[in-house]
Amino acid sequence: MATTEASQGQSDTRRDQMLTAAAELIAERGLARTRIADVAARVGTSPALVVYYFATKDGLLIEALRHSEAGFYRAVEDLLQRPATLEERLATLVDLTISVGSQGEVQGHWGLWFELWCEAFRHPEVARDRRQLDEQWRAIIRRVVLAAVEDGEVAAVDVDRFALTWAALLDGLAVQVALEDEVVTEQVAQEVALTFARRELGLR
Amino acid sequence: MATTEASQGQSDTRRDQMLTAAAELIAERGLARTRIADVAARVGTSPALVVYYFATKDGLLIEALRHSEAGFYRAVEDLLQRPATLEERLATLVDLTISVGSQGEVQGHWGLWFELWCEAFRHPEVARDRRQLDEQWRAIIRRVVLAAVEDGEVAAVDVDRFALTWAALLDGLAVQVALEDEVVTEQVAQEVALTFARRELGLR
DNA sequence: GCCTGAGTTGAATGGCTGTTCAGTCACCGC
DNA sequence: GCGGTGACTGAACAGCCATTCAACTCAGGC
Repeated sequence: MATTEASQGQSDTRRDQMLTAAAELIAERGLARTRIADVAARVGTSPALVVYYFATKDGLLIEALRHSEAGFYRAVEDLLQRPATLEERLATLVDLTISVGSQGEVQGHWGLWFELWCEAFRHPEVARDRRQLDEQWRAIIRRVVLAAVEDGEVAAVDVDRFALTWAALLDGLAVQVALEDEVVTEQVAQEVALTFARRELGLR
Repeated sequence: MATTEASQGQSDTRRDQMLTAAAELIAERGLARTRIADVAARVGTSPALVVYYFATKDGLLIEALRHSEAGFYRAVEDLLQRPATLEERLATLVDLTISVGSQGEVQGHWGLWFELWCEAFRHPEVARDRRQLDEQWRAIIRRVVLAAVEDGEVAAVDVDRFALTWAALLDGLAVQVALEDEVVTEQVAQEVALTFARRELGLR
């Protein structure tokens, strides 16, 4: 039954399936309420096989978080390959961060971030991962701005500082949107984030 | 033994003790790893008594989150009673949000917020609580700025928008600081937050 | 044709922990 | 003094789940 699907090279697929399933489940129910049996059920196997691949439950869950976030950034990098104006790129970044709909891969992306922050607050190794992910995000912002500066699209600015500040602002806004704040709706957040960026970069 | 302490009116004290203990434990180990037995041990009683006061574990933990955050805001309001310049008040707000040391009541305050966000993401009633807390925070910011406007300390500004934006920025920065980002240190975050506020309010 | 090793499973095992219960204790109004 | 009530407890109970284990299947190499 299970073996019929695609014959060979299955083991890598299995791991990935499990990681993806785990990430989905974490986003849906939270880390604490995600059981090995759930993951197994979602990929259509037995709990024992999950343990066979990831010796321990914690191992699986942590790796699932990593896997999912890393995938997110890969998607972002891809999106930024295509030619676009600074303004368009900024809008894309805002959208990816804040919009509930347009998030790649896993639904309920922000549920994962919240869980990641919780874990990172207590586990140094997770914290290290998170720092690296965030640095990656700021690097993306820097690259976008720098490209525009080199093209003469905008005047030179303190790119590091802009990236740091804007990333923080985006995080804060996204939290509100993800938690369905009544004042900070998706549109408001988008507008605030873009206005800030435009002013800071001297656009318009 | 237990009854010798202060004779009457104990039951309310008990509840508070338990809520405080629970909040501490959540901050230390996280919601998921906080057991009824731990809370009982910390206040020096039996698990059964904890259940006696809070019928269910979830009830206790959620209430503990509420209790602790509400206490935080009470402390903030108190601090703002004393006379001070706008600049000083802003610095106080930044400090309360970002500084690891100066947080009232419970240590590891941000651990609580992360857990609260996680819960709020899935449980609508917790989400409602959180929205209310955040609105309270923005109201504080608005009040501080409005007072300064009325005193002629600064020119009129869009207070609502400032509060919303600055609150988001503070959240984002605080997350980084709480998770010990290498770039966004406590000093950097403070400086970024204050610079933004000064510029936005036309100070200096 | 056999053997090895990886993939897979169903069925235990065993620990942890929320919750229940039956009962103790001490105070208080009468 | 007595009955009752509310605070409190220790000892079960019961369910849940991660993890283990012994076994089975099946390629692929030799």
